[in-house]
Amino acid sequence: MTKIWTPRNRKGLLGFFVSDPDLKILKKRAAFVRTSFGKRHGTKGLHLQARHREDGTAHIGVGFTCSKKVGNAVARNRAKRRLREIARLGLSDIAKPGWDYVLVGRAGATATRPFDALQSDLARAIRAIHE
RNA sequence: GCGGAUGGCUGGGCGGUCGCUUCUUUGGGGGAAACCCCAAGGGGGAGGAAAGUCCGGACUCCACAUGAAACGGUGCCGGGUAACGCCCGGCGGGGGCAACCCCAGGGACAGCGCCACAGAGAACAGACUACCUCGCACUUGCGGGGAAAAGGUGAAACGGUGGAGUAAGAGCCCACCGCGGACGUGGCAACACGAACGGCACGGCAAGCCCCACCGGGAGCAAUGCCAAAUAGGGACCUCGUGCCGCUUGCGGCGGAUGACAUGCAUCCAGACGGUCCGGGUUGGCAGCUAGAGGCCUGUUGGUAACAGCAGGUUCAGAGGAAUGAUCGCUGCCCUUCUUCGGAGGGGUACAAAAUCCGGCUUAUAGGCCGUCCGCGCAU
Repeated sequence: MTKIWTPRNRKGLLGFFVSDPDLKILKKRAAFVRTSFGKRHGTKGLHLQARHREDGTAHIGVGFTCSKKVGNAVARNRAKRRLREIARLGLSDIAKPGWDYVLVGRAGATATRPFDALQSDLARAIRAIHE
């Protein structure tokens, strides 16, 4: 098991989850690659990849990816920050313990889609994966 | 007012709610300590290009006596600068009525090479048509000689105009212009102006090679230094009990060679599941890491200016799968639709995000603002 959580980032190097210590950020490339082999579901505003770690730990892992297809650095940053925000606001209520989730940005849509629609995209994708 | 030239600035604003990062204060907790964690309060938190990564430096490590060669770069002159291929001023050439703009702008008597097509001929000239003349034929032609002005080709054809001269002609000669140019004057210089004399010759390309002058050691913050953890396992050196075997359970024994042999002793060799030291990569952490040739403003001194000195004020982010935000409301600007002229609705609001740090260059950019100058028109 790759160590993805050090004492230093308990508060969250990517920036949140003070109130929820069971939510952890994926930082290693290997964790992203492993998750990409799991279940996938696409929506208008984002792609979701998810995988049960099966390592006995109960925390929820979450990562964010925006490839160059999304646009230049400004567009990628904006898409990633909106994904991070919807995860911060709603992920821990609907995700299952022991799973890793990777949210993938889509060109155009992730940055321009109305915020509430993006939030329901995430909820629908998680529901679809756990059916 | 219209058209144009040029220099500079700006890169939406206000307010809720919820967050991130960094510094700091206070309180609490953990630890031997370094320090770490939690909470609350306060402060800071993307750009003019942060971009392209094209130049120049700082810094770090490696290499290193010096020079030369090689390779790469720069290329009118002078100045500025830490430095530059940047900036400022000047010179030369070209464009524009002008403001102003553009130029890889050293050397072609050091040498080699190239000059397509067209054209007779493209480099110490040559003679297609045409010109003059002589001989033969005698009908346009053929052959010899003279000459290089005229035609045509080309980016470029070995000076131009006029006269004199001639069989026809020619710098063969003359005047003016052009060209080369001793020397003189001005200028730090590039260069400019004048010019004895020469006598028409010394074509272009150096962005083909080359020559000359000057500059340059290499790699880069994933540089580099330190710490911790776990581990496959490599190298060097050391050795006699704390190891192994046996049993009588506290005793005995335990590699080889040489010194003739045995024992003791000495020297040498070997030697681990032992000891000490060194090195390798992996993962994580800390440092480097942001205050410096610093930016901006004001005054002042020197300078045409770039810039430099002095004095005062002000201001400066430091992430690391990478913070600097998400969302909602009001509003500015532009376009547009409707209108009861009060307003209401719709759309748009660029380019592009620090990654060790500075100085430049180049490229992208919605909209807006300010200054200076030139030409034309009108008024006075």
